[in-house]
Amino acid sequence: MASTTEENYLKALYNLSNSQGEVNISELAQSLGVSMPTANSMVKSLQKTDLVVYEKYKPVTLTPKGQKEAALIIRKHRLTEMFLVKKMGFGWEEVHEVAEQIEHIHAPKFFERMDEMLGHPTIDPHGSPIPDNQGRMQEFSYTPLSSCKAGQIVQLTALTNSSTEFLEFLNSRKLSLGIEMKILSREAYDLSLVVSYADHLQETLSEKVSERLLVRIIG
Amino acid sequence: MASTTEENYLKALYNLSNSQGEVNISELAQSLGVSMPTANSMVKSLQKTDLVVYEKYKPVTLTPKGQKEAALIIRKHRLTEMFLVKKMGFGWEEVHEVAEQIEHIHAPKFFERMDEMLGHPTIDPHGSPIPDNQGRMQEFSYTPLSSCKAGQIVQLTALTNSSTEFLEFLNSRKLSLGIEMKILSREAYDLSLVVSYADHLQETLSEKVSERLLVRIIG
DNA sequence: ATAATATGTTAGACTATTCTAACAAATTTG
DNA sequence: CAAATTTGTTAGAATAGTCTAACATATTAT
Repeated sequence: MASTTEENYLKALYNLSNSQGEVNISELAQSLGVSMPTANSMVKSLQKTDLVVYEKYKPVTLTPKGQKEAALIIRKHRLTEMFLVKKMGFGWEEVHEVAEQIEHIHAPKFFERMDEMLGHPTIDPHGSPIPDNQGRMQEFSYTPLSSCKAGQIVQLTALTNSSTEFLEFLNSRKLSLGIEMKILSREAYDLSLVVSYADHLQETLSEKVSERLLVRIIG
Repeated sequence: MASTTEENYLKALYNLSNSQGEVNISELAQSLGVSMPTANSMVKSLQKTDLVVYEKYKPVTLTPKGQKEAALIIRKHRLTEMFLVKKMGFGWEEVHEVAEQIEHIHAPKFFERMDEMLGHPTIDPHGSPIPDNQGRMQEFSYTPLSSCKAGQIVQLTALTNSSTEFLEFLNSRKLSLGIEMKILSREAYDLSLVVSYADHLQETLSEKVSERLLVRIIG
């Protein structure tokens, strides 16, 4: 059984994997807030339990076994977030830290019950997909709002960043998942967008914000 | 902030404290399943953070600070057990292991919400008192069923042991908290008791069982 | 009260996870 | 393409928590 530390490495590797499933030691170290030698030595030890493939000076890759373990931890994280929001009255901006701890609990029934009580959800409160109990994660192909054109009508479906600060910003603008918005114009200078939604008739969103908002184009 | 390991030592010390609040190193070690030198060295380190008082070859004592920390961990454990039973459909025999992990989660709001959703319970599913959020635990003075007399009518209010095996035994006899039972007779030879309750008109309980059942005498 | 037993301590070692300093390889750039 | 920069590795050390073996103190029982 992987330790909490190992689980965190697996999760980071899963999230950092590029299209070829590769992760550099430096990215891994940075993402976990540890030094490169630390990441390096942990990667070597994950290799001994067949969770990653690794060769000196090459990027790291998760094995299928490592991918599955990682996805199952992410499943526990996202189920927990959903449970906290839907069943315990937490705001979507408050759940990350708690879920970060609860994802390491070893108690299959606990998460199965959450799953049942939530009606087997497929996305978490931030629109991210919840892997199934075999560790399979469905791929969504959402568009960043930043690459939409003036005149389009879109529905906010997910976020690429779920930091507390960003979520609090969205709260302050009454932006939540499911909301439909119309793109009124784009400022060529700074790529900010002017949009309207609900009772916000004219709201300006910086590029930094709009590239973190994932949408489905509905018109 | 105390580590998970330290929290487990505090909890054990709290539970093992005798009337003078003292615990021997050997008991502590045994209770945690570690060697005596391990317990000894941890006690020394707990002393550095003012959680225990300790002198060579003397028993260990929790400081008021240590007592409060311990009680607050026990509070999280028992709130969790109650939540699992009342809100997530767990049986009272399945909650201990999970609660043992969740008690170490650092997330005040998580436990406050449990507490609210449960209506500020004062006992857990096994009848043990839940310390308040200041770490104060109320004392109940229940009687072990084993020291009751034939003819008495009692209500089952708590257990002195909550092992899965014992709880499963109680389940098999349909014994649950709140049940009223009449003591029909006591066997002088092995101190077993014959009792009746609900639709069990004549059930024999060994001394081993009856001394683990705490009751309130109601007639 | 002394021997036998139980309890507690010290010393030294091991694993997991982390670090810094120094060095090596790979990549980028003028 | 060679120099500069970035990235990765090795070596060595630190801390937390654990162990066993050996020794010391306390307690119990004759």
